[in-house]
Amino acid sequence: MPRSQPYHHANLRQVLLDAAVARIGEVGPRAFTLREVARRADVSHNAPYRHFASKDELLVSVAAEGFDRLIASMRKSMARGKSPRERLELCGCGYVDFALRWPHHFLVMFDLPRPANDCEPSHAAGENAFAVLLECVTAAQAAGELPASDPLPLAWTAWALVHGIAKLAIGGNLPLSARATIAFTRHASQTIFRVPPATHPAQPLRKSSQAAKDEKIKGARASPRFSRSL
Amino acid sequence: MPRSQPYHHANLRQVLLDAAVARIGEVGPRAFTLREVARRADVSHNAPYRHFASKDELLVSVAAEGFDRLIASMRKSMARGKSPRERLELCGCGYVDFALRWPHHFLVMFDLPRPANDCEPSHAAGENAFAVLLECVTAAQAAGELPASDPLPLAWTAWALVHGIAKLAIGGNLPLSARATIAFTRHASQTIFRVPPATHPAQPLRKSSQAAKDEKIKGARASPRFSRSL
DNA sequence: AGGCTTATGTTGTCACTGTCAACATGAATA
DNA sequence: TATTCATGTTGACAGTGACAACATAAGCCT
Repeated sequence: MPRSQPYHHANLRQVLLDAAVARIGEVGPRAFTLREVARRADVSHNAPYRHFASKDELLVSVAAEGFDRLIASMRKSMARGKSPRERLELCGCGYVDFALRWPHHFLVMFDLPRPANDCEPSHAAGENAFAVLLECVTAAQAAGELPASDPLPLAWTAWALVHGIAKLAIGGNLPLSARATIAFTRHASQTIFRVPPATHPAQPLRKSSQAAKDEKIKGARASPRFSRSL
Repeated sequence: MPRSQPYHHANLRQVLLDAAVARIGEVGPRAFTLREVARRADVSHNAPYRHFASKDELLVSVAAEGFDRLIASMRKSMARGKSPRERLELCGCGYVDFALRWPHHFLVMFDLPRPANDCEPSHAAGENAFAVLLECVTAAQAAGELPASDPLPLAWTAWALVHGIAKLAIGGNLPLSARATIAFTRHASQTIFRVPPATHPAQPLRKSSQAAKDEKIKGARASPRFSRSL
């Protein structure tokens, strides 16, 4: 379908997507309207239907783009890390940071269009994000900075923690500023990664330093049919 | 406003609320419609406007009722615990269990109507839920089963963890059944509570037992203007 | 009792939305 | 050059949230 960019409006699809992302960032996904997006793009209502089967399908695409940006945020944040363990923690901070900057977009990505087809629908991008996290975990394990157990429970735990922090912070349920929320993310990550999960015997663990502020976890997403371990 | 139950329809408000809760449980908050609720209650559209200023206000009330049920779920789950620490963990399982049983309702409670008035709007019920959690944490601290540090960071961490597990599981992002999700919640809780947060020196910690399955965290919600500690 | 006020519910209406069908247009292709 | 098909437009329809005007019955006050 994605020809080059011939025709009338020269790649409308992307223009619509951008307008949708912007609009959602402004008013949120509930007030968000297909027709308004069309207006912004200076096309008639119904023009979007040549590129998206429905409003929900547009939202799915918006979500996909969000996952790309989320991955970018995590990767950028990780880059500052000097050890696998630190990169893992910074990865989580990148996750929370993205969520705080684009709360509406984040909501669309995780809470909006249960896309009918059950298993792993639009999750392609989400899987990539989860892959980044898993990468961090296994790297830390390989470096001996994390117990060499099944990485999945570890990754899930870390993911759930940062995701929970992000959602609660967005909802205004944590009485913390954005900065403090990031700092808290580091703190909480440290708590989690300090000790191996109960199921698996410990392995050498480095205490990163004192306490203060600068910790991270990781974050990602996907619903692959991993071999379960619990 | 809540007189006895005189008038035409004998306490419509509650009928509408029940219908709304039911409808949201069926089709979710996006497909949910004021007019449909009115139909179910056998009143004209616009009848709801005598009891709720807008659709969003109805949703806020639905959310409030959800928090009551959430608290009930946590309390019921806690009741089985034999030690403060175990009760804390079971509290978290009750949290996740509620979310898995009523995913739509859960979404309304945490992700829907940013209720205009900034600070702590409909959070009255949410504060109560958070209070339950905080109770559990301080009880465990008093029993020496948790480090006697500031309970807030501990409570936030635990809350974020179970909230994250709940949201991810609802979204189908954890490849785990409902049962396995609860078991994983216990597992992850154990991981978290096993060691004091980095900021505060450790205190005697009981290793509850081996590994297997039966752990919990806790869960709650609120956005009180607590004195922050991070 | 009678009359006022007010809480409650109804009818009618409006702008707006998502979606469908029918039509128009211009690019690529034969 | 004629055909075809991707793209965009116009027009319509049912359904929605919200408002205004109206109807009714409960409660209250002499």
